[in-house]
Amino acid sequence: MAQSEALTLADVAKAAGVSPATVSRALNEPSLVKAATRQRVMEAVEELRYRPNRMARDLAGGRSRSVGVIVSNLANPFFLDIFHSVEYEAKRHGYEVLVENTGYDPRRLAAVIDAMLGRAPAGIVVVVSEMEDAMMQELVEGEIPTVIYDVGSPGPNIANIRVDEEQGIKTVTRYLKSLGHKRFGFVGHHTQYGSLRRRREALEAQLGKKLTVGADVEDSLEGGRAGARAMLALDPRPTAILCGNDHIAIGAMRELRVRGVDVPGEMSVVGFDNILWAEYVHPALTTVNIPRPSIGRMAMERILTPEGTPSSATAEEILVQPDLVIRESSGPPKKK
Amino acid sequence: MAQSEALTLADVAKAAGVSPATVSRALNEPSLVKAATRQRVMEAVEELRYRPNRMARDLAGGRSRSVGVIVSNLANPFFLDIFHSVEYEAKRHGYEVLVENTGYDPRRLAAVIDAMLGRAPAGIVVVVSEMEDAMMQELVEGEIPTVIYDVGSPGPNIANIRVDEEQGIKTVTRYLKSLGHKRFGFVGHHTQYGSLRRRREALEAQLGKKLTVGADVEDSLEGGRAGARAMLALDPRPTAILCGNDHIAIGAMRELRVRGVDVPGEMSVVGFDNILWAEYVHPALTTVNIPRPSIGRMAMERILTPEGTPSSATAEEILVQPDLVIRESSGPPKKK
DNA sequence: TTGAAAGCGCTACCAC
DNA sequence: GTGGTAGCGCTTTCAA
Repeated sequence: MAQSEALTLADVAKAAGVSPATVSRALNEPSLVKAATRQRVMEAVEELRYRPNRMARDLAGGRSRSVGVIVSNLANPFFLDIFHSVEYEAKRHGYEVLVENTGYDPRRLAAVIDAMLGRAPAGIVVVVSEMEDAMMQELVEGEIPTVIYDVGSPGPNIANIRVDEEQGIKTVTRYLKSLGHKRFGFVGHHTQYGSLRRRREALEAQLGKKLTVGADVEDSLEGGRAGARAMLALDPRPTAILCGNDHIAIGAMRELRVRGVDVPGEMSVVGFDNILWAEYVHPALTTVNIPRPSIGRMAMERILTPEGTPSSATAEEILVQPDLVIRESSGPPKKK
Repeated sequence: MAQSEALTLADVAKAAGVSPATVSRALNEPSLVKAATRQRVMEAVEELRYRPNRMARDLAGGRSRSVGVIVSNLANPFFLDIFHSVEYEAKRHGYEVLVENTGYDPRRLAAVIDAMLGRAPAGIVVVVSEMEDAMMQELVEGEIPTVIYDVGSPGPNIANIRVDEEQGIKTVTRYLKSLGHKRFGFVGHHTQYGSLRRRREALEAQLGKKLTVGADVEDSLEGGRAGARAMLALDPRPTAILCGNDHIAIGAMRELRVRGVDVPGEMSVVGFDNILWAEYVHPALTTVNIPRPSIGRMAMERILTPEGTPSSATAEEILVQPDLVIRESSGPPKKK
């Protein structure tokens, strides 16, 4: 029964005995069409199994009912959560979501931004570390409502959601010190950029000379293992290591396990983000929670109400507060 | 510097002193344009920071340079790997990827298939469990090269990649029996559908009465915990539990840990898929490897060479062989 | 409430 | 090699 050529609005119109315009209205703005007519149109749509052509619809409408999400690394569940939270909100409002992954590659980010802009989405949510000025500029010129997470400063059509990293770090270090820790290590990825840079700097500010900044590793489980190896090679060894995120922390814990280093007995490990997996590994990971669901919600709100803004020149910054979640991977250092 | 209205081909054409057609060619088929002309066009493109409009391009071209990927649950790293492997291959060939998540909801799957078809992608890769006949039919009628994973039978424009679940299951059960296990439990999700159904059935065939089929849980870490609780409630308890996938197995192991049940001493746990995380949890998970990278590769191959098929009526089926990966979560049952 | 028709920005065919 | 131009399938004034 497969038809050789895809059906168009015109086919439906003919079948229903109305004009294409009416079919379009029946489909998009039913209130503009008399009930009886709408009925006939809908029947024809069913009968013919008509499926509107998105490309044409978006082009003619000038807009596209979708929002773009750009993240650095979907394999890190943190980014996946961001995607899901945006998706959830977007769907509620009848939008589709287009995701793109950059793999922390600035060139790929630039390409992806171009591609997104070329699709003219209703909005763009950018959660990456590798943002550079030129790209911000491009986003500004793109004139599409954009929400960026924790990078750079807001611009005309750009809102910034920022996590109070400093506060988060302060809470962890205070906690760790209260446990009696004196030597700290840090394992992060891309610590020159964005939020990881801020986490590192906040840590340095808190701990001063007591912090040994470890190797800059990949944002992967394997990266975490590499980071842990670097920490283990230190003399004296830190008694607590802070990881740039949970993804890395979980990798680090595996390495410690394999090397026979007891966590938290010989070494405490804390992460950042509070991804779901943090509760499921052993020992369960102590971490700093970042509320992803509200990030998605706020991002979509900001995208769907650009008119809500008194003046688009208002540079908006939304601050999110993280909170400490204590589990099993941290404890007092064991004297030996 | 932001321009109020987006630039069009015509603007570039004017700036470069050529026709729109030439600009289009310079951009898409450079070999058709004299080097000098191309040069001028490119300069104009740079100068004006022109970005082609995808919607228009796709519409005019009749095709869209993208492939759709539909999966059941991106939070399960198995599906994410599938996505990544398709994405990798797609990018290599200059295609973009559109992902959609169904959350195992058949209605959502139907909606997503419609949406995909409406975008007229170059191909569609469907990796879900909840496929139903009506949807297969829709896909067939969609007349877009489609590759489905482990569900239903191939059709005209539809290829099927099937994992030899039976073989995988046979290998695990043989291994477990050789260890001395006599009582087995099974924890799966959506075991009425697709590959999970086949895994369960293969298991039942292998083990007969020795298998206790546990509750059908969610495909989530929490689902795994629930499944483990169900197993623990059994009397006599199984000494080995087979999980429908690693995602669930990892959740199950957490529950066992919390309940103080030693793995593998008191209970062996094995998964299916061999997701990366399986190596990073403790104890590292014994599982059955499914080669995702080759699945993505084969899917894209099939999509990009529909002409390669002698007749599109050839129902194609590709069989993938899984293999056992023994790690730490399985061992001989401890006598007590 | 409905229809006619002018585009949306680009591609691709047909001339030159 | 390059330009002119007719659509791609839909939305959206403008009239009726």
